[in-house]
Amino acid sequence: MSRLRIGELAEAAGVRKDTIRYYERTGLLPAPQRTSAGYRVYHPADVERIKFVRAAQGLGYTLTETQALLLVRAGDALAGSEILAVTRVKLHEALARVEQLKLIETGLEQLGEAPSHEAESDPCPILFLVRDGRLSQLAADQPEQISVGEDHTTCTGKD
Amino acid sequence: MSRLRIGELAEAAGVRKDTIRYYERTGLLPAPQRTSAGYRVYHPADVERIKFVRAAQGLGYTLTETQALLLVRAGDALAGSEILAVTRVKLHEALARVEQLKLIETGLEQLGEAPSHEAESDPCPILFLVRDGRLSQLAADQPEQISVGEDHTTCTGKD
DNA sequence: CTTGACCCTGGACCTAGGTCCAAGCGGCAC
DNA sequence: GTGCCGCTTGGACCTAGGTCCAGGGTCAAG
Repeated sequence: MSRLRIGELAEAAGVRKDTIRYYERTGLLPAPQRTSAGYRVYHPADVERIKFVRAAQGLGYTLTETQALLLVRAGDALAGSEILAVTRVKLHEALARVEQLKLIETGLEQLGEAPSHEAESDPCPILFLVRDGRLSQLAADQPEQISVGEDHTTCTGKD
Repeated sequence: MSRLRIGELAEAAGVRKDTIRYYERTGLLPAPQRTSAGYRVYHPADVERIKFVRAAQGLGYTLTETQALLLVRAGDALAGSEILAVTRVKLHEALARVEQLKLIETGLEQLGEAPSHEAESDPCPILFLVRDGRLSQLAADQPEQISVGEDHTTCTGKD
């Protein structure tokens, strides 16, 4: 009943056909049945599966992590404990990001509100981002660490 | 005084030399002075500049956005109003992300806590992520929209 | 004057996550 | 049976953000 070809699935899920084949190649989508002519034939549930993948991607899960999430979704509690750890890390990162961005937003707002009569109080209103290490931990995404601090230098790179 | 060569700058800022040259190519770092032999010579303030860039990258700003942020840092209030808009968008995204991740965390925790005696109440404990559209908006990162909803299908893609 | 650590350039390569293309079937309407 | 659209494959290409390499110059020490 109402099996889909790749074009229909792509349309229904809001992705390109190429993306579906790519997901199949990378294991995010199981290899589907084929017609005698080799056409891929999908189940309507695959629409949801693709939407799930897209949503997970949007949350910052990698393809690999999304695969684990799909296992959980299929009822695999063991995959759950691993992806829970990943999720907690992502959550911490997201929370830290929110805090940093709020600081930046505030700094930029102040910069705009006091264009020329009061903003001069701080000669470099955004450098606070780096100056006392407030804009630091997020770089923990990167392999090599950064650990801002100690070396407080002046604002402009006037050469 | 205490001008740096690229290797020293790289060491001090915690990045590769190649990354510094890459940042120069892409305009994130101004072209430095050169010795007569063509060696790049940096100012100690460039250490902070690179750390700033890394931190901004860690917060999810693209290279282009980071350039704008650097302009703000250098005192350009005009760049500030543009980057403020970008920052607000990023903040909204980050807040939404936090909410979604919390939902997922909770779902995964429940999955782990009730391993075999009560968890079976919901045959597919993580599908809730997609089922009622809670795991949807974040996909707004992508160009083509997703708009999860309506078509509630069953859990496992049993083929 | 040689050795070794450092620097230069241009360009190839890498991971993620796709996206596009050409050549060649399949299938259905007219 | 001939259009035409949709499907197949392999492989090239794309953006971001780097990373590495080869071939060659620089500089200080021994």
